[in-house]
Amino acid sequence: MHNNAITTEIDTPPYTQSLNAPQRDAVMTTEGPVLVLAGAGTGKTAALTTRLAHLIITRKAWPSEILAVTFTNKAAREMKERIGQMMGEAVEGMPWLGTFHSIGAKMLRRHAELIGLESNFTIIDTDDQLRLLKQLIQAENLDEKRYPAKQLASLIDRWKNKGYLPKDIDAGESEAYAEGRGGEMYQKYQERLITLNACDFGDLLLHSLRLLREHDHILEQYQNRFKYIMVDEYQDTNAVQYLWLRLLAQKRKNIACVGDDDQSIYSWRGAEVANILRFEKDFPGAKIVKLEQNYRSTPQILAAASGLINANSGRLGKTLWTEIDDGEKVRIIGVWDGPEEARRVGEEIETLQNRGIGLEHMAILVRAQFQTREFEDRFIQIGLNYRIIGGFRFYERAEIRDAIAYLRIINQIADDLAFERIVNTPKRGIGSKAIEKIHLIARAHQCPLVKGAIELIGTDELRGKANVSLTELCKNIARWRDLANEMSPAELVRIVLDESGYTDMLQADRTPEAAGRLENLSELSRAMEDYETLGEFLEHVSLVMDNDANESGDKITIMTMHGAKGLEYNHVFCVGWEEGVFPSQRSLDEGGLASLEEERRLAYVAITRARQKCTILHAANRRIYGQWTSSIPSRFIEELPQDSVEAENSMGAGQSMWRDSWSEREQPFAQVAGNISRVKEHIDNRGRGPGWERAAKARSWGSAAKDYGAHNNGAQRSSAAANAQRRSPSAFSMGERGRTDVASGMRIFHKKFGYGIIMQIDGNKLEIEFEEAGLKHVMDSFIEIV
DNA sequence: CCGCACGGGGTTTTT
DNA sequence: CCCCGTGCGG
Repeated sequence: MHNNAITTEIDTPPYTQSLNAPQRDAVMTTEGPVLVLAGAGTGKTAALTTRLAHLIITRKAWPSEILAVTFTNKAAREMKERIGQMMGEAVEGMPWLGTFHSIGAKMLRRHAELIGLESNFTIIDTDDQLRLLKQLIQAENLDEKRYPAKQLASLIDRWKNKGYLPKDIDAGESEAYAEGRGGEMYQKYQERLITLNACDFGDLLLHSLRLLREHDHILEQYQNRFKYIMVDEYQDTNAVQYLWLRLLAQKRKNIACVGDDDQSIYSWRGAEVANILRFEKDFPGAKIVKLEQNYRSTPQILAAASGLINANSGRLGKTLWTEIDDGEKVRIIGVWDGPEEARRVGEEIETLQNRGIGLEHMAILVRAQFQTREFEDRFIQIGLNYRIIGGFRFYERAEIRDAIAYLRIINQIADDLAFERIVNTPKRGIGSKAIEKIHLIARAHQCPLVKGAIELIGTDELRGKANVSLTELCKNIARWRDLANEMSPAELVRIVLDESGYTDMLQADRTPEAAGRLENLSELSRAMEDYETLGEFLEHVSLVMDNDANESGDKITIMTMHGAKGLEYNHVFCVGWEEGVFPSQRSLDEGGLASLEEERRLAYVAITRARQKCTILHAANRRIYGQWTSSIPSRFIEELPQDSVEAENSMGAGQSMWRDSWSEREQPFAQVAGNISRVKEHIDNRGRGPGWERAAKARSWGSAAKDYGAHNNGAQRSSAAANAQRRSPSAFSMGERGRTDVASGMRIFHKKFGYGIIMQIDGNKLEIEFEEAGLKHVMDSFIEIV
């Protein structure tokens, strides 16, 4: 065994039976600082949850005396579930198991007054943050073009992640925005948030850190309460989180951090790998436990990943091993261009399907979201069910945010951002001029906008319709606030949406999206039934905005490598491994060696997602922002150890726009000869591949566009088993030819947009004048001739 | 207040 | 190339 640490005491409690020696060691070492270095697929969560259970079972601590922090709600939820399973229903929930942010918020609500907030403060999201900053920038007469709000926002986030208060911003830091006015703007922003009784996400951590730093009795209280501290994904902690943990752990020093320096892929959002690298210095005498036995992947996959990550410097160093003794080599496939890549992956998937492997066991990992399109297009054509993870989430949709804004203003009258959002939605004839007047009055009286609006109504500043409708809105808000005490949040939202005219607005809306919006709103109301109070619900939306619609089913998952962290699939396709795409050009340009190493860790994460087979693709040509660009295979491909990979078809690298900057590199792959044979193969394959067969079988609509209802554009765009009809499967550089049974002038039906007339045909894309929806571009596979 | 024309920008993402 | 936000005109 790789670890001989033997635990003597009660030796092996039954619940540790299924663990290996180092895992058990991580569980049984309860006292003092512990760093668990858990490689990919080494049973980290099992160790972590067993450790928690162990603490409780042995009565070392009550559930309420353990602080357990994660980064995502998903991780927190999983941990809760697994502990529940292990311990049965006997143990009450763990109040201090949650994300950094939710725990920060919880602490902050208890002591809000010490920060200058009320305990019902609003948590604003990035959207509100941006709007607020825009206002401040305008108020300062700064040119928003030269000094974009986005830039300021990311600067402020960065400062907050580092634990800097406005007073800590020196001239050098401040220089980063508007000729040295960065610090001043940060200060103003913070002041504004306080008057709004609001926090942004960064504040949840920064303010809680302040609580501990500036109030000894509070620090002491929590230090005493938390007998044991556990942290998941420690490599992802930023400076504030680190400082916060260190303060809390200082007294008892019973802190167990679990992480993997090789999977640190979030430095760009403030995570500091340094935190994990210097754990032993921070906590002298810390015990280090390495989990190295991998239960997920074949030796070939592990060898490839390990070989790759070896190229990084400054690692803590782990060597993954496995007892699995067979498996296939990692396959590397070179293709001509992006469309061919998608076509090729589609064929591979179908081959797997023919072997009886379900789509839910496969995933395509991309570096950037834009790469998903090519696959989406292709899979629609061949009628392959897919699911794209990423993009908009339920709570980010406009109608949901509007509804929530109404609820926010009811919950918290000073929530000016919410008021601004809804004051003229639905349209009430309250335009920018009226809103400006409200602002003026509110500023003069130092009061919330709602109060300013009430003032304004009383004057003759606002005439006619605007006055009437603003009066009505203000009265309504006051009434809704009363109603909130009498009824459940779910009932309240229905009443508010009806009485505000929001429902009417959507019902009057003839665009095809409107129906879906209404549907989403009723789903919101349904979701609210789980909450007793409005405050409770709002806390949920602001902190737990994750994609819980874990809609499974037989679909292949397309997602970013970042999004794949923590997941595993039998078959993984890593696509777009080309210099400039992966590693991304921007990383290479901006971050130097450090960010190249982060990209490499990302590659490591991607490969280690695979259980049985990992396939890596790279294309010789790719269209980026409309420009055809030739590309050379990613350096990461070369870095893979030769004997764990098989390069099935080496494509020529072609001319590269990046060649100059990497001139010291030898061109790694074979040349044009490969291309030519590839081209021939393409032509030979036309109209035959498995893709075509499948498409032909998928003729019937059946389940086809059923996903194109309410949740369209949602977090998980669903594919339709589209009718691909007589189509060539070859995407070879010419674009699609489209189906041949359509012509302009034909009347058609589309599941989402209804009836329409074909105006123009461009390959497989049709321009259609819909009777209800107006002019739209749609894929021909989605229409039915009537 | 809506519709269009123009220009800019276009990794990764959680909370 | 394509999506967006802004700014102007009807």
